Amino acid sequence: MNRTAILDAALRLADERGLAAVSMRAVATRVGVTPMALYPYVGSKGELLDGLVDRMLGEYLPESLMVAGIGWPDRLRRVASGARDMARRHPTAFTLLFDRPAVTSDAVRLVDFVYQALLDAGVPDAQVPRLERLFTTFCLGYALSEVNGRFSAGTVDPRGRRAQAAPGSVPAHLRLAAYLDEAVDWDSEFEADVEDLLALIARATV
Amino acid sequence: MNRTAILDAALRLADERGLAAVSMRAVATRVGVTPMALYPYVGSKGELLDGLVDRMLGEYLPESLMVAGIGWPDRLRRVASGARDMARRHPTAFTLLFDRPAVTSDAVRLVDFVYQALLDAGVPDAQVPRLERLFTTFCLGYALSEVNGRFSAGTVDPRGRRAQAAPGSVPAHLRLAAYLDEAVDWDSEFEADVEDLLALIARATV
DNA sequence: TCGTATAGATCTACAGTGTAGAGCGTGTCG
DNA sequence: CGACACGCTCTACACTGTAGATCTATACGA
Repeated sequence: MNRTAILDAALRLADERGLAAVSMRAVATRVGVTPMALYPYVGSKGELLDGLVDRMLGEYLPESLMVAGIGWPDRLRRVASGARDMARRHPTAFTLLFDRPAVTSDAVRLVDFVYQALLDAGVPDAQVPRLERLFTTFCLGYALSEVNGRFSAGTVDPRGRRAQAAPGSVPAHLRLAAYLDEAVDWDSEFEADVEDLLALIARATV
Repeated sequence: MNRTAILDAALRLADERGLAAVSMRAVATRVGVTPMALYPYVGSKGELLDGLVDRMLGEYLPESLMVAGIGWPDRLRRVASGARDMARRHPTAFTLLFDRPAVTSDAVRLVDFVYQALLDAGVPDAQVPRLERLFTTFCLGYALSEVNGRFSAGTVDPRGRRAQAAPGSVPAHLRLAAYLDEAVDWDSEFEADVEDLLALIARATV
């Protein structure tokens, strides 16, 4: 029994029963041990959750990085869809990525990968860190919104949502009603967003 | 004692002592009442937190919306900086915005405001919902990253962060070292990001 | 004026949380 | 053999959300 075994158990627990179900006691029983036995390995509940971030990053990082000889747009597309895959694999644990800064070496390597793509795109050095944050913030935010259902408010009952507001107070909703009632293909919406951002990056090239 | 008094107390509690300090007992003592007395008004802890989202939206919505006669870029700038102000006013409660979809009438009015700005910009109807989500997702994600410290990893100790990685595994970090060691002005970075997104929106006009 | 109904707040209790601190058993070295 | 150290367990404490029963004060009809 080691640290990664504990993190594995915790992450599987989160995936199966939700992040709220990740209690020290529950993780401990999974590992076959007493709650207090976890502490020398993970420090505290908070550090255990930090550990989950590392685990998740380490999990999808190789798939994104270990591809050589493709252009910077495809590399960034990979990073983007990787974030989304990660959110779907670990829907409830994914929130943790927004919580604390991930200072793991995996996290740094991932950032470096994006830096390199931006440099290859011809982005001036001074702009690279900003555009890295812009790009990854959007990807994480989109994925998080998706798994948390922030986007789906309209999908459930668009008409009800409009009706809730005072009549005439939401004119744009009325005008767009036809589009708002359609089901949204989140995959292709995300792709379109990423393409827009790639164009934005390409235009930052001087 | 009514529902909004309870939500007010809860929000102030979150601002002062953090979201984790918002327990039914703590809120109840603030209101001068017994924990169980809250339930008829807020339903449950979860619904109380949902209520905080509404309160926050209702708080900054007027400032953003009640301005007439300014062009769509300035209106979107207002929405953007409003999100960020909100994050600074309520640093820990802000996370809740990413959790559940806000289906309040305030939330819908805010979305409608952005829809209208995009329509005024000349964005084709079919693209408006997507670009609304793109824009607000980025704004929320940026503000959340900021208050949660996701960005600040490098600010604390950039050299340490680079050193943690195996030498040579983070070439782009080394090349950008000069810029990474500089303190970042988050205000102007956010402004630059928003300007980039406004340009992106302007280009979606056909 | 009295009795009763009703709504609101309270009290008690329960199962669950994170974790401090003491105690226990086993294996390794001198 | 004795002593130590390490890994684990056990117990305990203060805290969480909330179900269920109880109390209390106010309003209303007779």
